Amino acid sequence: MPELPEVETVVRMLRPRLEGRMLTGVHVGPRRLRVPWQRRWNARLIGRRLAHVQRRGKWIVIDLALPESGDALLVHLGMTGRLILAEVGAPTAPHTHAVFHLDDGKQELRFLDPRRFGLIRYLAAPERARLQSTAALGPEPWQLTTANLAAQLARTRRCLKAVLLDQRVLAGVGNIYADEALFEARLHPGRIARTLARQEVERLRCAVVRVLERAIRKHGSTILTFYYGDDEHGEYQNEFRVYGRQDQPCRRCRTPIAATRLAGRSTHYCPQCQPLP
DNA sequence: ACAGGATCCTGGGGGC
DNA sequence: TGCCCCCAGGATCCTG
Repeated sequence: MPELPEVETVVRMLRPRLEGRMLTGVHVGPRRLRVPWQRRWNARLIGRRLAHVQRRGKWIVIDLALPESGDALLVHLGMTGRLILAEVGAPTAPHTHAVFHLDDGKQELRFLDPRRFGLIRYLAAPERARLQSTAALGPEPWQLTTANLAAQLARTRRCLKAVLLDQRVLAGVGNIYADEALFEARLHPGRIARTLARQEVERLRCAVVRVLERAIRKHGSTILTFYYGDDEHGEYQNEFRVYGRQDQPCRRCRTPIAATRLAGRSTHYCPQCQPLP
């Protein structure tokens, strides 16, 4: 469930604590991960300084400093992944798959993921560069122009929900914020993308940005397992307009929120505020 | 070519 | 109370 706001929250927590630190050791557990850890990555990582902690869509990119450069440690939180700083010697929580020792000797970076939908891997410079470009992963929502979005919507018969979830269109939106953004834009999630008028495209683009910014200010949403820091959790789940609010009154018009399934995902909307033309 | 579906995984919740 | 089944979801691969 970590989407852009949750990942951004984690990155902002880690950045001041990790940047400038050196990796002094790597320990990866025996459980098989989605991308199996390769032993040769250890040599690529140990002795390297962490230059920048960044977010790209839902990906956490920890860039490595000289002597090589352009390579990185890449993390995706999947559904239940957590990247935390723990005191050295603190009890290891269940489902801890990787531990990175740091040169300050006080804290270590741990990757936990009960459901193992997440991913942690070393990323060589060419792949790191590709992740930065918009070739494989679409632009950050703030970089997306109305013209770009309009062009992408015009060339597909998919519904809006499916398009918003497509990371090649724009990076970082997942199931929760897709529903919330469509409510904000007053657009039905089942609307066929290519039928949008120009002003509706602009409304959608603004709504995505506005919802994400609001969620970042609230440190994301915590449902079951999202935490940043030790046990600090997001507060945006209290602001949901539609997600998870099936049969509850719309906060705008009191009409019961509807739930359906689109693009293989649970989808929530207000039938009154988000009508199909 | 494009769109939709299956797949991975496990804790938690609902139902009986 | 206890057990079982099903559900949640991002990215990727597969099928029609």
